[in-house]
Amino acid sequence: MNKKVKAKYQARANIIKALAHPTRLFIANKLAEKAFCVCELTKMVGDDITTVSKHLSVLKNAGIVAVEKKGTQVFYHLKVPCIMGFLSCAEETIKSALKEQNQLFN
Amino acid sequence: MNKKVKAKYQARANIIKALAHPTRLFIANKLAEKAFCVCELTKMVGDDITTVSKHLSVLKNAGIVAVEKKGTQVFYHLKVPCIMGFLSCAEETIKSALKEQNQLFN
DNA sequence: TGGCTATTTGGCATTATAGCCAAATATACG
DNA sequence: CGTATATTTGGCTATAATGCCAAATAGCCA
Repeated sequence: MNKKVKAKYQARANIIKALAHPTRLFIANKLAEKAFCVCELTKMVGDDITTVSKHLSVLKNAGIVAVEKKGTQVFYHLKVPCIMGFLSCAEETIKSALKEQNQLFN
Repeated sequence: MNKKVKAKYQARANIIKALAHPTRLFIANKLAEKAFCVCELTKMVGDDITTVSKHLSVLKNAGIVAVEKKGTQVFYHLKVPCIMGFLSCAEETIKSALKEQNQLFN
């Protein structure tokens, strides 16, 4: 990999890395439905609000979500809808692995 | 997130995490074309062969690639083709971010 | 202003990941 | 069997990610 190619895959990996966490994947999935404020997402996730805020920051820096302020609240929404394809592909991968495991018993 | 939901997103995140590395993304991209042995991939990547082998191990454990031995060589191939959607989506995200930056100058 | 709620940031301990070297394993072939 | 090639594994250090607490910031309202 020369520098140019490496930079290309580094940039793409950074975006994927932003989604490579259960909480962030969950959040992205929720935001695909509609915008939510940090407090609502915090309730759904069940972690400390500072943890959720940092996860949102990771998604924002990756360009996956964007914010809109409303008073004291900050609403996040999904910016790139194709993100949800990640979930369905991950699911397909899991099913593929399970299918293979089942074949061992046939 | 209750335990069941958390486990679900954890499993999906594990698959995405396996792709969240420039070298592994590069390898997955190559394997989408055709199967390659470790030595060939090592040349293309340019890292130590043990490093490449471990990256392949990560992809294998995630169920993304599978192996076929031929003599002393081990050929890896992509098992789940939808993986390539990750790349195009990442690209779209990057373009979306660049587009936004350009608008700042208009 | 002062208090209130929502959110972000700094800092820190814990844990996970990356990449190299050395050594082990597997397979072919003389 | 002994050697050569291909690959994997163990181990180690350096670096990054995670998640909480405490503190700072931002915007509303009395």
